[in-house]
Amino acid sequence: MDSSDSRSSREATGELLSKRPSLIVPVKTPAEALQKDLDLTPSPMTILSSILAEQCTELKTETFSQMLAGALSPPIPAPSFTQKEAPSPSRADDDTPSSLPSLASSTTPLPLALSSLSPSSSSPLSSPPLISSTLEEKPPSLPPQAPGLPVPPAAMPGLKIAASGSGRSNIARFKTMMPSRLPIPRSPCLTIPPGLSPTTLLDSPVLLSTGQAEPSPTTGTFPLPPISGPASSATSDSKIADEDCNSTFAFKPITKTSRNPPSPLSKMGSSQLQSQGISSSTAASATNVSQVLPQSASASFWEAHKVTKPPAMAVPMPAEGESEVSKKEDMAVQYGAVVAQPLVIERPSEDGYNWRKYGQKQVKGSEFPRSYYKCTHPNCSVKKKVERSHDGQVTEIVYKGEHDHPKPQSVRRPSMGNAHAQSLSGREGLSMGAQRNDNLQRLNFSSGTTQTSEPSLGSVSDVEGDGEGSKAEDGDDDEPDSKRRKEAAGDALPNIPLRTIREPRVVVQTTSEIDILDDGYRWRKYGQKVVKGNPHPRNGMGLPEFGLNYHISCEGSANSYCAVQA
DNA sequence: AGCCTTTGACCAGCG
DNA sequence: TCGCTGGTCAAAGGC
Ligand SMILES: [Zn+2]
Repeated sequence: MDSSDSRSSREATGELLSKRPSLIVPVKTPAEALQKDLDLTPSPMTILSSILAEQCTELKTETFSQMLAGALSPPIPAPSFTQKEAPSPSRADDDTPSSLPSLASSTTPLPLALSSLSPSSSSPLSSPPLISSTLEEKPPSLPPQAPGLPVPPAAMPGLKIAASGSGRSNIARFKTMMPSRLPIPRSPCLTIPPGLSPTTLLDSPVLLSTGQAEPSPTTGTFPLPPISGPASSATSDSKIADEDCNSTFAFKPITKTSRNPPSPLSKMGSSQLQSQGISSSTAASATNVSQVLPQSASASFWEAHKVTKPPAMAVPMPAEGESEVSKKEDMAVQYGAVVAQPLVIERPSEDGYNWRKYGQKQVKGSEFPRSYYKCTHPNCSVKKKVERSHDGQVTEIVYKGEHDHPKPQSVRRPSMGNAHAQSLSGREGLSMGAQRNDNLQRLNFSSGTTQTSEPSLGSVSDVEGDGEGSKAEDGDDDEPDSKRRKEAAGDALPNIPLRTIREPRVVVQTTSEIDILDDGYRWRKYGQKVVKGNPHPRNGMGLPEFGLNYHISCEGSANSYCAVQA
């Protein structure tokens, strides 16, 4: 329902793209405009802000986001908004164990500016969501620097640290105050036609379009660098992370079809990164995005890295905001999570892993529905909760567990993904894909005919794809796949057929119950549907013990004919 | 044909 | 015990 809504809205946005207005800006490269007052990697937002600031001298102090917000929101007399109203770090300390270093609420202009815009996941302006990572089965007590544990803020110089409590408070504020209601004066320099979202506006040719923009935490196309290996804990040093990110990320015009080969960093996923206790904050820091570092509140079975939407606007926090905040923390505790550290990243779920949504629910106290995802990797029980606004922007992500596998090497759905992703899967991902693909190859002994049909790319996609290719392009990291498929289908290139050696399929006939097959294994039914031309419904099952690499198709006839595919 | 999302139902924990 | 809530399951349909 929500997805359809967001989908429709997205589609509507797409329609608007053709008639998006263009901004008249001085002939000046963003870099030029930026060099003037920025020494950090600018975001399109920042660039535009700087550009507009020059044109609108009277609003020089106003960020573009504020302009946008003003343009979108009705004139509000005597706005009292000030960023100084942001909660003080000391207050946040109250919400966190005293033994932990307090996280300073971020005052980075960009996140604040971003938060003033209407949420849009596909927008480069979208605010970083809240991410939490809850790692399972962690020893009750781990050294602060142990892998997977938050890094003490002290170890990350240059990083803006915000108290988790503060962050939450801001989150609550964000959630309780829609941008349109923010007391931001309407900017005389920029007006947005009704029905046109800032996202669309910023996607105009004047700016770096999302397609042209270099993948970045800001654009949300920047894959978060994971840290591989326990030794990666050393990278918890923000210096290293910053350097890496800085060297990796830069706003550069790129063609939509061109895709930079994933750098070592870009191949790393935020989730993995988070599991290392470093979190995507490293990436965020590189892009001048506010961030909150993980802090281990206490010895816990769980470890949570929570990236939350940055303090949207420094507006007085509604009374209910507090309760909501505390509730969220309670939730984190319930998850066994060490309460999180709001990280400001654009697309936290762009972690390179494949997820299967297994539930969605409207959580009380949360303005947006919460989706439940499970890692599709065999035997991997990592889950995540994603709260997404109605227009698709991720507002909170909570990771639970730790991946026991590297990031997938191929995209999940090459057939639906872009051609580049497919070509990537054909090369990089082929090793992995072929592995699984071979498993999919089979001779149908029952029919005595060899299956000649090429393994569909979709089947290959069944392999845990790294999703780097498609994800880097996805406007919305956490968008439902259906949505992703639709979007990707547009620029998909012809499928490259994969030919692999076929292996015989083992066919087993059994009369036992589906759940208690006589093969000695336990099967989990994951679907049932009527196959065309067959009067009996076919059950799809996988072998959990083998990561569902073994599949069984049973047709519920009296004889319960089942075909086991290995 | 397989895997995905959707979504209502179910379950468990908690006050 | 009951109701509330969050989390999960699983049928159904879609891609
Ligand atoms: Zn996993």
